[in-house]
Amino acid sequence: MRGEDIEEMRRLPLFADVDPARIEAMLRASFLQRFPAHVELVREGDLADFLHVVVDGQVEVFSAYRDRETTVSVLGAGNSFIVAAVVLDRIYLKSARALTPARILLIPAEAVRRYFAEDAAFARALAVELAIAYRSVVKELKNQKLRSSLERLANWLLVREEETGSRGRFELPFEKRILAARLGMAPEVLSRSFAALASYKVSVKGSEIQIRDGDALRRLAKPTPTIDNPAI
Amino acid sequence: MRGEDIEEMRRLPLFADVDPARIEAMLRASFLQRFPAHVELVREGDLADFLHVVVDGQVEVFSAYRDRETTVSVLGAGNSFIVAAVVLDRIYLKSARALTPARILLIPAEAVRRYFAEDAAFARALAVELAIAYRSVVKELKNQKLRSSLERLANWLLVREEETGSRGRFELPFEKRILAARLGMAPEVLSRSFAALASYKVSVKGSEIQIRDGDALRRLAKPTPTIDNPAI
DNA sequence: TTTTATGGTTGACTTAAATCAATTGCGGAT
DNA sequence: ATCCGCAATTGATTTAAGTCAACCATAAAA
Repeated sequence: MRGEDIEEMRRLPLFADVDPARIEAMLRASFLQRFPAHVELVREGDLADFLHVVVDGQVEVFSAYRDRETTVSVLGAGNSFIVAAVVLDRIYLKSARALTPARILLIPAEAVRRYFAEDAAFARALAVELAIAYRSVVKELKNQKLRSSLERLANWLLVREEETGSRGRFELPFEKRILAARLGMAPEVLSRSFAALASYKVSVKGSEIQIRDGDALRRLAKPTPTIDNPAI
Repeated sequence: MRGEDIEEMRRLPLFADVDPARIEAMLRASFLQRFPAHVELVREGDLADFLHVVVDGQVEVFSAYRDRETTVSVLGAGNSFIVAAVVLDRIYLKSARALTPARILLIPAEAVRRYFAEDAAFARALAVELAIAYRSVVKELKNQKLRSSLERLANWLLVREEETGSRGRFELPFEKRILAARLGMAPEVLSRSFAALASYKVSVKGSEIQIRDGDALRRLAKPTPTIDNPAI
Protein backbone atom coordinates (compact mmCIF):
# COMPACT_ATOMS: atom_id res chain seq x y z
CA MET A 1 0.00 0.00 0.00
CA ARG A 2 1.25 3.48 -0.87
CA GLY A 3 2.29 6.12 1.68
CA GLU A 4 -0.43 8.62 0.85
CA ASP A 5 -3.08 5.91 1.09
CA ILE A 6 -1.75 4.92 4.47
CA GLU A 7 -2.08 8.52 5.56
CA GLU A 8 -5.73 8.47 4.54
CA MET A 9 -6.52 5.18 6.25
CA ARG A 10 -4.94 5.74 9.63
CA ARG A 11 -7.80 8.00 10.69
CA LEU A 12 -10.34 5.16 10.59
CA PRO A 13 -12.29 4.67 13.84
CA LEU A 14 -10.97 1.13 13.86
CA PHE A 15 -7.56 2.56 14.72
CA ALA A 16 -8.65 5.01 17.41
CA ASP A 17 -5.88 5.43 20.03
CA VAL A 18 -3.75 2.71 18.46
CA ASP A 19 -0.01 3.28 18.40
CA PRO A 20 0.80 4.90 15.00
CA ALA A 21 3.71 2.54 14.39
CA ARG A 22 1.38 -0.41 14.79
CA ILE A 23 -1.26 1.08 12.50
CA GLU A 24 1.45 1.67 9.92
CA ALA A 25 2.70 -1.90 10.18
CA MET A 26 -0.81 -3.25 9.77
CA LEU A 27 -1.51 -1.02 6.81
CA ARG A 28 1.75 -1.97 5.12
CA ALA A 29 0.54 -5.55 5.07
CA SER A 30 -2.81 -4.46 3.66
CA PHE A 31 -4.21 -3.83 0.19
CA LEU A 32 -6.29 -0.97 -1.05
CA GLN A 33 -8.13 -2.48 -3.93
CA ARG A 34 -10.58 -1.27 -6.53
CA PHE A 35 -13.54 -3.44 -7.47
CA PRO A 36 -16.03 -2.95 -10.29
CA ALA A 37 -19.75 -3.00 -9.57
CA HIS A 38 -21.48 -6.35 -9.03
CA VAL A 39 -18.31 -8.17 -8.04
CA GLU A 40 -18.61 -10.61 -5.17
CA LEU A 41 -16.26 -9.57 -2.38
CA VAL A 42 -16.77 -12.32 0.13
CA ARG A 43 -18.74 -15.51 0.03
CA GLU A 44 -20.72 -16.93 2.91
CA GLY A 45 -19.10 -20.09 4.19
CA ASP A 46 -15.52 -19.19 3.26
CA LEU A 47 -12.91 -18.82 5.94
CA ALA A 48 -12.35 -15.15 6.80
CA ASP A 49 -9.18 -14.04 5.03
CA PHE A 50 -9.37 -10.25 5.26
CA LEU A 51 -10.98 -7.61 7.37
CA HIS A 52 -12.74 -5.34 4.85
CA VAL A 53 -13.18 -1.60 5.15
CA VAL A 54 -15.22 0.32 2.58
CA VAL A 55 -13.18 3.34 1.48
CA ASP A 56 -15.62 4.45 -1.16
CA GLY A 57 -18.56 3.04 -3.06
CA GLN A 58 -21.39 0.91 -1.75
CA VAL A 59 -21.29 -2.68 -0.60
CA GLU A 60 -24.31 -4.93 -0.18
CA VAL A 61 -24.09 -7.53 2.55
CA PHE A 62 -26.49 -10.36 1.89
CA SER A 63 -27.25 -13.98 2.56
CA ALA A 64 -28.78 -16.67 0.39
CA TYR A 65 -30.64 -19.75 1.57
CA ARG A 66 -32.34 -22.24 -0.71
CA ASP A 67 -33.95 -20.13 -3.43
CA ARG A 68 -34.21 -17.02 -1.27
CA GLU A 69 -31.87 -14.14 -0.68
CA THR A 70 -31.96 -11.22 1.69
CA THR A 71 -29.95 -8.07 2.16
CA VAL A 72 -28.61 -7.63 5.66
CA SER A 73 -27.13 -4.17 5.20
CA VAL A 74 -25.77 -1.73 2.68
CA LEU A 75 -22.45 -0.19 3.66
CA GLY A 76 -20.78 3.02 2.58
CA ALA A 77 -17.45 4.77 3.13
CA GLY A 78 -15.93 4.19 6.56
CA ASN A 79 -17.85 1.02 7.39
CA SER A 80 -15.91 -2.12 8.08
CA PHE A 81 -17.37 -5.56 7.74
CA ILE A 82 -16.84 -9.15 8.85
CA VAL A 83 -14.91 -8.03 11.91
CA ALA A 84 -16.36 -10.82 14.05
CA ALA A 85 -15.40 -13.61 11.65
CA VAL A 86 -11.84 -12.27 11.47
CA VAL A 87 -11.40 -11.91 15.23
CA LEU A 88 -12.73 -15.41 15.90
CA ASP A 89 -11.07 -16.98 12.85
CA ARG A 90 -14.34 -18.41 11.61
CA ILE A 91 -16.19 -18.61 8.33
CA TYR A 92 -18.24 -15.72 6.96
CA LEU A 93 -21.91 -15.79 7.85
CA LYS A 94 -22.80 -13.44 5.01
CA SER A 95 -21.74 -12.68 1.48
CA ALA A 96 -20.91 -9.23 0.15
CA ARG A 97 -20.88 -7.67 -3.30
CA ALA A 98 -19.97 -4.26 -4.66
CA LEU A 99 -23.13 -2.36 -5.53
CA THR A 100 -21.16 0.38 -7.24
CA PRO A 101 -17.49 0.55 -8.22
CA ALA A 102 -15.75 0.53 -4.85
CA ARG A 103 -12.40 0.89 -3.13
CA ILE A 104 -11.92 -1.55 -0.30
CA LEU A 105 -9.16 -1.73 2.27
CA LEU A 106 -8.21 -5.34 2.85
CA ILE A 107 -6.38 -6.08 6.08
CA PRO A 108 -5.12 -9.67 6.33
CA ALA A 109 -7.06 -11.57 8.99
CA GLU A 110 -3.91 -13.01 10.43
CA ALA A 111 -2.46 -9.50 10.97
CA VAL A 112 -5.69 -8.35 12.61
CA ARG A 113 -5.58 -11.25 15.03
CA ARG A 114 -1.91 -10.69 15.81
CA TYR A 115 -2.43 -7.03 16.65
CA PHE A 116 -5.62 -7.86 18.49
CA ALA A 117 -3.53 -10.13 20.70
CA GLU A 118 -0.58 -7.73 21.06
CA ASP A 119 -2.10 -4.28 21.16
CA ALA A 120 -4.59 -3.45 23.90
CA ALA A 121 -5.80 -0.25 22.24
CA PHE A 122 -6.58 -2.13 19.05
CA ALA A 123 -8.36 -4.87 21.00
CA ARG A 124 -10.50 -2.17 22.63
CA ALA A 125 -11.22 -0.48 19.30
CA LEU A 126 -12.36 -3.83 17.91
CA ALA A 127 -14.50 -4.48 20.99
CA VAL A 128 -16.20 -1.10 20.56
CA GLU A 129 -16.70 -1.75 16.86
CA LEU A 130 -18.22 -5.14 17.66
CA ALA A 131 -20.45 -3.73 20.38
CA ILE A 132 -21.84 -1.14 17.95
CA ALA A 133 -22.32 -3.74 15.23
CA TYR A 134 -24.03 -6.05 17.71
CA ARG A 135 -26.48 -3.36 18.73
CA SER A 136 -27.35 -2.49 15.18
CA VAL A 137 -28.18 -6.11 14.34
CA VAL A 138 -30.30 -6.37 17.46
CA LYS A 139 -32.22 -3.30 16.33
CA GLU A 140 -32.68 -4.83 12.92
CA LEU A 141 -33.95 -8.08 14.42
CA LYS A 142 -36.50 -6.17 16.48
CA ASN A 143 -37.46 -4.17 13.40
CA GLN A 144 -38.16 -7.43 11.57
CA LYS A 145 -39.97 -9.24 14.34
CA LEU A 146 -42.07 -6.39 15.68
CA ARG A 147 -43.08 -4.39 12.62
CA SER A 148 -45.08 -4.75 9.43
CA SER A 149 -43.57 -3.96 6.04
CA LEU A 150 -45.29 -0.60 5.92
CA GLU A 151 -43.97 0.37 9.32
CA ARG A 152 -40.45 -0.67 8.39
CA LEU A 153 -40.58 1.44 5.27
CA ALA A 154 -42.04 4.45 7.08
CA ASN A 155 -39.33 4.30 9.72
CA TRP A 156 -36.59 3.80 7.19
CA LEU A 157 -37.74 6.90 5.35
CA LEU A 158 -37.73 8.95 8.55
CA VAL A 159 -34.20 7.84 9.44
CA ARG A 160 -32.97 8.59 5.92
CA GLU A 161 -34.63 11.97 5.93
CA GLU A 162 -32.88 12.85 9.18
CA GLU A 163 -29.51 11.55 7.95
CA THR A 164 -29.72 13.64 4.81
CA GLY A 165 -30.32 16.87 6.68
CA SER A 166 -34.10 16.97 7.34
CA ARG A 167 -34.91 18.96 4.23
CA GLY A 168 -38.12 17.12 3.40
CA ARG A 169 -36.75 15.55 0.25
CA PHE A 170 -33.94 13.16 -0.59
CA GLU A 171 -32.73 10.61 -3.11
CA LEU A 172 -32.87 6.87 -2.52
CA PRO A 173 -29.23 5.82 -2.14
CA PHE A 174 -29.76 2.61 -4.13
CA GLU A 175 -32.28 0.77 -6.27
CA LYS A 176 -35.72 0.01 -4.91
CA ARG A 177 -35.27 -3.73 -5.25
CA ILE A 178 -32.24 -3.47 -2.94
CA LEU A 179 -34.29 -1.41 -0.52
CA ALA A 180 -37.02 -4.04 -0.64
CA ALA A 181 -34.53 -6.80 0.20
CA ARG A 182 -32.98 -4.64 2.92
CA LEU A 183 -36.41 -4.06 4.48
CA GLY A 184 -37.34 -7.72 4.16
CA MET A 185 -40.12 -7.61 1.58
CA ALA A 186 -40.74 -8.45 -2.06
CA PRO A 187 -40.22 -5.58 -4.55
CA GLU A 188 -43.95 -5.61 -5.35
CA VAL A 189 -44.74 -5.09 -1.69
CA LEU A 190 -42.40 -2.11 -1.57
CA SER A 191 -44.16 -0.58 -4.57
CA ARG A 192 -47.51 -1.00 -2.89
CA SER A 193 -46.21 0.33 0.39
CA PHE A 194 -44.99 3.47 -1.35
CA ALA A 195 -48.42 3.80 -2.93
CA ALA A 196 -50.02 3.43 0.50
CA LEU A 197 -47.80 6.20 1.87
CA ALA A 198 -49.30 8.68 -0.59
CA SER A 199 -52.13 9.20 1.90
CA TYR A 200 -49.47 10.27 4.41
CA LYS A 201 -48.20 12.87 1.96
CA VAL A 202 -45.14 10.94 0.82
CA SER A 203 -44.42 11.48 -2.89
CA VAL A 204 -42.19 9.24 -4.92
CA LYS A 205 -40.88 10.18 -8.35
CA GLY A 206 -38.24 7.70 -9.46
CA SER A 207 -35.60 7.77 -6.75
CA GLU A 208 -36.67 11.18 -5.47
CA ILE A 209 -38.63 11.03 -2.21
CA GLN A 210 -40.58 13.92 -0.77
CA ILE A 211 -41.97 13.90 2.76
CA ARG A 212 -44.56 16.63 2.81
CA ASP A 213 -45.93 15.93 6.27
CA GLY A 214 -43.33 14.56 8.65
CA ASP A 215 -45.72 14.48 11.59
CA ALA A 216 -48.30 12.40 9.74
CA LEU A 217 -45.59 9.95 8.72
CA ARG A 218 -44.28 9.79 12.28
CA ARG A 219 -47.75 9.05 13.61
CA LEU A 220 -47.85 6.05 11.31
CA ALA A 221 -44.25 4.96 11.85
CA LYS A 222 -44.17 5.38 15.64
CA PRO A 223 -40.38 5.43 15.71
CA THR A 224 -38.65 4.34 18.91
CA PRO A 225 -35.03 5.09 19.83
CA THR A 226 -34.27 1.48 20.73
CA ILE A 227 -34.89 0.49 17.12
CA ASP A 228 -34.41 3.58 15.02
CA ASN A 229 -31.75 5.75 16.57
CA PRO A 230 -28.47 4.73 14.94
CA ALA A 231 -26.49 6.81 17.44
CA ILE A 232 -27.51 4.86 20.53
CA MET B 1 -19.87 -11.19 47.51
CA ARG B 2 -18.68 -14.18 49.57
CA GLY B 3 -15.36 -15.92 49.08
CA GLU B 4 -16.78 -19.29 48.01
CA ASP B 5 -19.03 -17.58 45.48
CA ILE B 6 -16.05 -15.71 44.08
CA GLU B 7 -14.28 -19.04 43.69
CA GLU B 8 -17.20 -20.30 41.62
CA MET B 9 -17.45 -17.22 39.41
CA ARG B 10 -13.82 -16.74 38.46
CA ARG B 11 -14.00 -19.60 35.98
CA LEU B 12 -16.48 -17.78 33.73
CA PRO B 13 -15.37 -17.46 30.07
CA LEU B 14 -15.72 -13.72 30.52
CA PHE B 15 -12.63 -13.83 32.70
CA ALA B 16 -10.48 -16.08 30.50
CA ASP B 17 -6.78 -15.20 30.90
CA VAL B 18 -7.57 -12.22 33.09
CA ASP B 19 -5.22 -11.56 36.01
CA PRO B 20 -6.74 -13.32 39.08
CA ALA B 21 -6.24 -10.26 41.27
CA ARG B 22 -8.26 -8.17 38.86
CA ILE B 23 -11.01 -10.77 38.63
CA GLU B 24 -11.15 -10.84 42.39
CA ALA B 25 -11.36 -7.04 42.60
CA MET B 26 -14.16 -6.97 40.05
CA LEU B 27 -16.06 -9.73 41.84
CA ARG B 28 -15.70 -8.04 45.23
CA ALA B 29 -17.59 -5.08 43.78
CA SER B 30 -20.27 -7.39 42.38
CA PHE B 31 -23.45 -8.93 43.71
CA LEU B 32 -24.69 -12.46 43.41
CA GLN B 33 -28.38 -12.07 43.71
CA ARG B 34 -31.38 -14.38 43.78
CA PHE B 35 -34.51 -13.44 41.87
CA PRO B 36 -37.90 -15.14 41.94
CA ALA B 37 -39.55 -16.19 38.68
CA HIS B 38 -41.26 -13.53 36.56
CA VAL B 39 -39.24 -10.64 37.99
CA GLU B 40 -38.10 -8.02 35.53
CA LEU B 41 -34.30 -7.82 35.61
CA VAL B 42 -33.63 -5.04 33.17
CA ARG B 43 -35.92 -2.71 31.30
CA GLU B 44 -35.39 -1.60 27.72
CA GLY B 45 -34.51 2.10 27.60
CA ASP B 46 -32.79 2.25 31.01
CA LEU B 47 -29.16 3.14 31.24
CA ALA B 48 -27.00 0.03 31.64
CA ASP B 49 -26.09 -0.26 35.31
CA PHE B 50 -24.81 -3.83 35.60
CA LEU B 51 -23.35 -6.51 33.42
CA HIS B 52 -25.50 -9.56 34.12
CA VAL B 53 -24.34 -13.16 34.16
CA VAL B 54 -26.82 -16.00 34.62
CA VAL B 55 -25.46 -18.32 37.30
CA ASP B 56 -28.49 -20.54 37.37
CA GLY B 57 -32.07 -20.46 36.21
CA GLN B 58 -33.46 -19.19 32.95
CA VAL B 59 -33.71 -15.62 31.73
CA GLU B 60 -35.91 -14.43 28.89
CA VAL B 61 -34.60 -11.51 26.87
CA PHE B 62 -37.42 -9.73 25.09
CA SER B 63 -38.54 -6.50 23.56
CA ALA B 64 -41.92 -4.80 23.44
CA TYR B 65 -43.14 -2.35 20.82
CA ARG B 66 -46.63 -0.90 20.70
CA ASP B 67 -48.91 -3.82 21.60
CA ARG B 68 -46.47 -6.49 20.44
CA GLU B 69 -43.72 -8.34 22.23
CA THR B 70 -41.08 -10.75 21.04
CA THR B 71 -38.51 -12.96 22.70
CA VAL B 72 -34.99 -12.41 21.47
CA SER B 73 -33.34 -15.23 23.39
CA VAL B 74 -33.61 -17.45 26.42
CA LEU B 75 -30.43 -17.68 28.45
CA GLY B 76 -29.21 -20.30 30.89
CA ALA B 77 -26.30 -20.77 33.27
CA GLY B 78 -23.03 -19.23 32.06
CA ASN B 79 -24.57 -16.76 29.62
CA SER B 80 -23.93 -13.09 30.13
CA PHE B 81 -26.17 -10.40 28.76
CA ILE B 82 -26.19 -6.71 27.89
CA VAL B 83 -22.43 -6.69 27.48
CA ALA B 84 -22.61 -4.22 24.58
CA ALA B 85 -24.71 -1.66 26.44
CA VAL B 86 -22.31 -1.80 29.39
CA VAL B 87 -19.16 -1.43 27.32
CA LEU B 88 -20.58 1.51 25.37
CA ASP B 89 -22.37 3.06 28.37
CA ARG B 90 -25.66 3.15 26.55
CA ILE B 91 -29.27 2.26 27.26
CA TYR B 92 -30.55 -1.31 27.10
CA LEU B 93 -32.07 -2.29 23.78
CA LYS B 94 -33.93 -5.20 25.32
CA SER B 95 -35.67 -6.11 28.54
CA ALA B 96 -35.07 -9.26 30.55
CA ARG B 97 -37.08 -11.23 33.05
CA ALA B 98 -36.46 -14.34 35.12
CA LEU B 99 -38.35 -17.25 33.64
CA THR B 100 -37.56 -19.46 36.62
CA PRO B 101 -36.09 -18.57 40.01
CA ALA B 102 -32.57 -17.47 39.11
CA ARG B 103 -29.20 -16.48 40.53
CA ILE B 104 -27.62 -13.60 38.66
CA LEU B 105 -24.15 -12.17 39.02
CA LEU B 106 -24.33 -8.39 38.77
CA ILE B 107 -21.10 -6.63 37.93
CA PRO B 108 -21.34 -2.85 38.15
CA ALA B 109 -21.12 -1.30 34.69
CA GLU B 110 -18.66 1.29 35.86
CA ALA B 111 -16.28 -1.46 37.11
CA VAL B 112 -16.58 -3.33 33.81
CA ARG B 113 -15.66 -0.22 31.86
CA ARG B 114 -12.75 0.54 34.18
CA TYR B 115 -11.25 -2.93 33.79
CA PHE B 116 -12.02 -2.91 30.10
CA ALA B 117 -9.88 0.23 29.87
CA GLU B 118 -7.11 -1.03 32.18
CA ASP B 119 -6.82 -4.71 31.50
CA ALA B 120 -5.98 -5.90 27.99
CA ALA B 121 -6.93 -9.53 28.65
CA PHE B 122 -10.35 -8.48 29.89
CA ALA B 123 -10.83 -6.20 26.87
CA ARG B 124 -10.01 -9.17 24.65
CA ALA B 125 -12.38 -11.48 26.52
CA LEU B 126 -15.14 -8.93 26.07
CA ALA B 127 -14.33 -8.54 22.37
CA VAL B 128 -14.56 -12.30 21.89
CA GLU B 129 -17.81 -12.41 23.86
CA LEU B 130 -19.20 -9.60 21.69
CA ALA B 131 -18.05 -11.23 18.47
CA ILE B 132 -19.82 -14.46 19.42
CA ALA B 133 -22.97 -12.59 20.45
CA TYR B 134 -22.87 -10.61 17.22
CA ARG B 135 -22.70 -13.74 15.13
CA SER B 136 -25.56 -15.37 16.94
CA VAL B 137 -27.83 -12.38 16.34
CA VAL B 138 -26.85 -12.36 12.67
CA LYS B 139 -27.83 -16.01 12.47
CA GLU B 140 -31.12 -15.25 14.12
CA LEU B 141 -31.81 -12.39 11.71
CA LYS B 142 -31.17 -14.69 8.76
CA ASN B 143 -33.37 -17.33 10.36
CA GLN B 144 -36.19 -14.80 10.55
CA LYS B 145 -35.80 -13.28 7.13
CA LEU B 146 -35.12 -16.41 5.13
CA ARG B 147 -37.33 -19.06 6.69
CA SER B 148 -40.99 -19.86 7.25
CA SER B 149 -42.35 -20.62 10.71
CA LEU B 150 -42.37 -24.32 10.02
CA GLU B 151 -38.75 -24.28 8.89
CA ARG B 152 -37.69 -22.31 11.96
CA LEU B 153 -39.41 -24.81 14.23
CA ALA B 154 -37.96 -27.82 12.40
CA ASN B 155 -34.44 -26.41 12.65
CA TRP B 156 -34.86 -25.43 16.27
CA LEU B 157 -35.90 -28.99 17.08
CA LEU B 158 -32.86 -30.41 15.31
CA VAL B 159 -30.48 -28.09 17.16
CA ARG B 160 -32.11 -28.93 20.50
CA GLU B 161 -31.98 -32.62 19.76
CA GLU B 162 -28.27 -32.36 19.05
CA GLU B 163 -27.61 -30.25 22.15
CA THR B 164 -29.37 -32.75 24.38
CA GLY B 165 -27.29 -35.68 23.16
CA SER B 166 -29.00 -36.90 19.98
CA ARG B 167 -31.13 -39.47 21.72
CA GLY B 168 -34.23 -38.93 19.62
CA ARG B 169 -36.24 -37.48 22.47
CA PHE B 170 -35.98 -34.46 24.73
CA GLU B 171 -37.97 -32.06 26.89
CA LEU B 172 -38.84 -28.56 25.85
CA PRO B 173 -36.77 -26.33 28.13
CA PHE B 174 -39.59 -23.81 28.57
CA GLU B 175 -43.26 -23.23 27.84
CA LYS B 176 -44.55 -23.43 24.31
CA ARG B 177 -45.72 -19.84 24.28
CA ILE B 178 -42.14 -18.76 25.05
CA LEU B 179 -40.89 -20.98 22.25
CA ALA B 180 -43.44 -19.42 19.92
CA ALA B 181 -42.25 -15.91 20.78
CA ARG B 182 -38.63 -17.03 20.47
CA LEU B 183 -39.31 -18.43 17.01
CA GLY B 184 -41.28 -15.37 15.97
CA MET B 185 -44.77 -16.78 15.63
CA ALA B 186 -48.12 -16.74 17.44
CA PRO B 187 -48.71 -19.62 19.89
CA GLU B 188 -51.52 -20.92 17.67
CA VAL B 189 -49.11 -21.11 14.75
CA LEU B 190 -46.68 -23.12 16.85
CA SER B 191 -49.45 -25.58 17.75
CA ARG B 192 -50.33 -26.01 14.11
CA SER B 193 -46.69 -26.34 13.12
CA PHE B 194 -46.24 -29.14 15.63
CA ALA B 195 -49.34 -30.78 14.19
CA ALA B 196 -47.86 -30.44 10.69
CA LEU B 197 -44.63 -32.11 11.84
CA ALA B 198 -46.53 -35.27 12.72
CA SER B 199 -46.19 -36.30 9.07
CA TYR B 200 -42.41 -36.04 9.53
CA LYS B 201 -42.63 -38.43 12.49
CA VAL B 202 -42.29 -35.83 15.20
CA SER B 203 -44.44 -36.64 18.24
CA VAL B 204 -45.35 -34.14 20.89
CA LYS B 205 -46.78 -35.11 24.26
CA GLY B 206 -46.84 -32.09 26.55
CA SER B 207 -43.27 -30.90 26.74
CA GLU B 208 -41.86 -34.24 25.61
CA ILE B 209 -40.65 -34.25 22.01
CA GLN B 210 -39.81 -37.35 20.05
CA ILE B 211 -38.03 -37.25 16.71
CA ARG B 212 -38.62 -40.65 15.18
CA ASP B 213 -37.13 -39.93 11.77
CA GLY B 214 -34.28 -37.45 11.93
CA ASP B 215 -33.55 -37.70 8.22
CA ALA B 216 -37.10 -36.88 7.23
CA LEU B 217 -37.06 -33.87 9.53
CA ARG B 218 -33.70 -32.77 8.14
CA ARG B 219 -35.01 -32.98 4.59
CA LEU B 220 -37.72 -30.55 5.56
CA ALA B 221 -35.55 -28.29 7.71
CA LYS B 222 -32.58 -28.08 5.35
CA PRO B 223 -30.25 -26.90 8.10
CA THR B 224 -27.23 -24.83 7.13
CA PRO B 225 -24.18 -24.23 9.34
CA THR B 226 -24.25 -20.47 8.78
CA ILE B 227 -27.60 -20.28 10.52
CA ASP B 228 -27.86 -23.34 12.72
CA ASN B 229 -24.44 -24.28 14.00
CA PRO B 230 -24.04 -22.53 17.35
CA ALA B 231 -20.35 -23.46 17.48
CA ILE B 232 -19.31 -21.48 14.42
C1' DT C 1 -34.56 8.55 -33.00
C1' DT C 2 -35.65 3.90 -32.39
C1' DT C 3 -34.56 -0.28 -30.06
C1' DT C 4 -33.77 -2.95 -26.21
C1' DA C 5 -32.91 -4.29 -21.62
C1' DT C 6 -34.05 -3.74 -17.07
C1' DG C 7 -36.32 -1.92 -13.09
C1' DG C 8 -40.57 -0.73 -11.40
C1' DT C 9 -45.63 -0.90 -11.15
C1' DT C 10 -50.16 -2.90 -11.21
C1' DG C 11 -53.65 -6.51 -11.11
C1' DA C 12 -55.24 -11.05 -9.86
C1' DC C 13 -54.52 -14.65 -7.07
C1' DT C 14 -52.36 -17.86 -3.54
C1' DT C 15 -50.28 -18.74 0.65
C1' DA C 16 -48.60 -17.83 5.28
C1' DA C 17 -49.51 -16.10 9.40
C1' DA C 18 -52.29 -13.45 12.78
C1' DT C 19 -56.49 -12.96 15.13
C1' DC C 20 -60.71 -14.14 17.48
C1' DA C 21 -63.39 -17.36 19.84
C1' DA C 22 -64.46 -21.56 21.84
C1' DT C 23 -62.89 -25.68 24.00
C1' DT C 24 -59.80 -28.95 25.96
C1' DG C 25 -56.09 -30.51 28.91
C1' DC C 26 -53.27 -30.40 32.75
C1' DG C 27 -50.85 -29.33 37.10
C1' DG C 28 -51.18 -27.35 41.50
C1' DA C 29 -53.97 -25.99 45.39
C1' DT C 30 -57.52 -27.25 48.45
C1' DA D 1 -60.54 -36.57 44.35
C1' DT D 2 -62.24 -32.14 42.81
C1' DC D 3 -61.83 -27.50 41.57
C1' DC D 4 -59.41 -23.73 39.60
C1' DG D 5 -56.57 -21.22 36.48
C1' DC D 6 -53.75 -21.05 32.79
C1' DA D 7 -51.57 -23.11 28.79
C1' DA D 8 -52.51 -25.30 24.72
C1' DT D 9 -55.29 -26.70 20.95
C1' DT D 10 -58.69 -26.33 17.32
C1' DG D 11 -61.80 -24.06 14.15
C1' DA D 12 -63.22 -20.09 11.51
C1' DT D 13 -61.92 -16.00 9.59
C1' DT D 14 -59.14 -11.89 8.44
C1' DT D 15 -55.07 -9.75 7.11
C1' DA D 16 -50.39 -9.42 5.43
C1' DA D 17 -47.30 -10.72 2.31
C1' DG D 18 -45.61 -13.50 -1.58
C1' DT D 19 -46.15 -15.01 -6.36
C1' DC D 20 -47.13 -14.85 -11.17
C1' DA D 21 -47.99 -12.33 -15.15
C1' DA D 22 -48.65 -8.40 -17.85
C1' DC D 23 -47.49 -3.91 -18.65
C1' DC D 24 -45.13 0.64 -18.26
C1' DA D 25 -41.12 3.81 -17.72
C1' DT D 26 -36.61 4.97 -18.30
C1' DA D 27 -32.05 5.04 -19.65
C1' DA D 28 -28.40 3.22 -22.33
C1' DA D 29 -27.10 1.32 -26.90
C1' DA D 30 -27.57 1.09 -31.80
